[in-house]
Amino acid sequence: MRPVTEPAAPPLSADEEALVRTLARVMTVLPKLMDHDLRQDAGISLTEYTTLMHLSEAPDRQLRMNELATACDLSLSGMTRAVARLESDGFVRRIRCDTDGRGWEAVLTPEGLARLEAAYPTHLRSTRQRITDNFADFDLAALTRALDRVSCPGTTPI
Amino acid sequence: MRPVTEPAAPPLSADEEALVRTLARVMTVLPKLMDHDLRQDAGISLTEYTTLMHLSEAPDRQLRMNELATACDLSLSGMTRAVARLESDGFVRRIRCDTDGRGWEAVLTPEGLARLEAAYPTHLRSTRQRITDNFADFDLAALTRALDRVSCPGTTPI
DNA sequence: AGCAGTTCCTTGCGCGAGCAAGTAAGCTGG
DNA sequence: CCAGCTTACTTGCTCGCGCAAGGAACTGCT
Repeated sequence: MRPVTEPAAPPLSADEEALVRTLARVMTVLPKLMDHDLRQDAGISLTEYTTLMHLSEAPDRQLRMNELATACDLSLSGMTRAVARLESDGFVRRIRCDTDGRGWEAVLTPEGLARLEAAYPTHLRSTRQRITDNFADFDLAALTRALDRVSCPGTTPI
Repeated sequence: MRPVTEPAAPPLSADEEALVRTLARVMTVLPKLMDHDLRQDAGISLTEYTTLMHLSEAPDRQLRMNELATACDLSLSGMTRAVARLESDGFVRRIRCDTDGRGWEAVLTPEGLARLEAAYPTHLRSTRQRITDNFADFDLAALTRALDRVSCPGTTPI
């Protein structure tokens, strides 16, 4: 914004302004791009891919709904519906948690694992092309640390 | 994903993997955080703020629907509805384009400008806290260049 | 034991977005 | 000049998501 009245906080420098604009663009466009790549070439949405991925990495390939939602940065209700879709496709099964009768475990089925493996090359290619290739000459660890601060600065109000 | 069968493309190194995971998190969470900040403290959605911002910076504070949609990274139909909301709030007026009878110009009203100015400090604060503060020790120009490549590598299929 | 409070998940609802089809206006070649 | 194509935008439909409310199961206090 080109401020008409001067605000209280110090306004952004030109460099900062450019970064913020670009990052705003990235954060709106990148999810769409990745989702589009996956749907186009692997017939799966980004949310579903992410869900299957986290399940595949969990012990016994199963997770509580709770943990799954947190891992995928989805609300609990969003995860309920995502798992319902995956379950109707046979990629996930749901079993009651044996240590807590309120809880459910989402379990990756063999079909789900196969689906994930089928989509993996697409995701990898998309990831390389869209992300890592563009940061080849960066200190990746430092960048990752900074981005980590972005996504959860303690003041995460969601 | 922890690959079970080895894919064709070279898999990610540990550093790359970490970056990709973190960036995935950022790209899903950051829009929600910024939107939440604005709604909470300024009573406006991120989409609406962005729309008003771009209008405020345009010559005569007006833009064709087309250009506005592109600037805000929204589909044309999404922008139609966004402007409809803003119009019903009195923040935007729509006039026919005088050089092309098919076109519409979205015009920022004085109320809309006031609304934008009122929300600006919130947006600035959110921006500083969520973004620039976390990249204080970075070469912002280089980072911006890299992120620019992320959001539009020519192969933007949307 | 039993009741209050908490936790885990699901359901009802509304919103915001994209896609595809529709409409209206401009353009172009015969 | 008008028939057919193109362009600019809107509308109908559907989907995915978050929020708030609900229900079921666990826990703790008495």
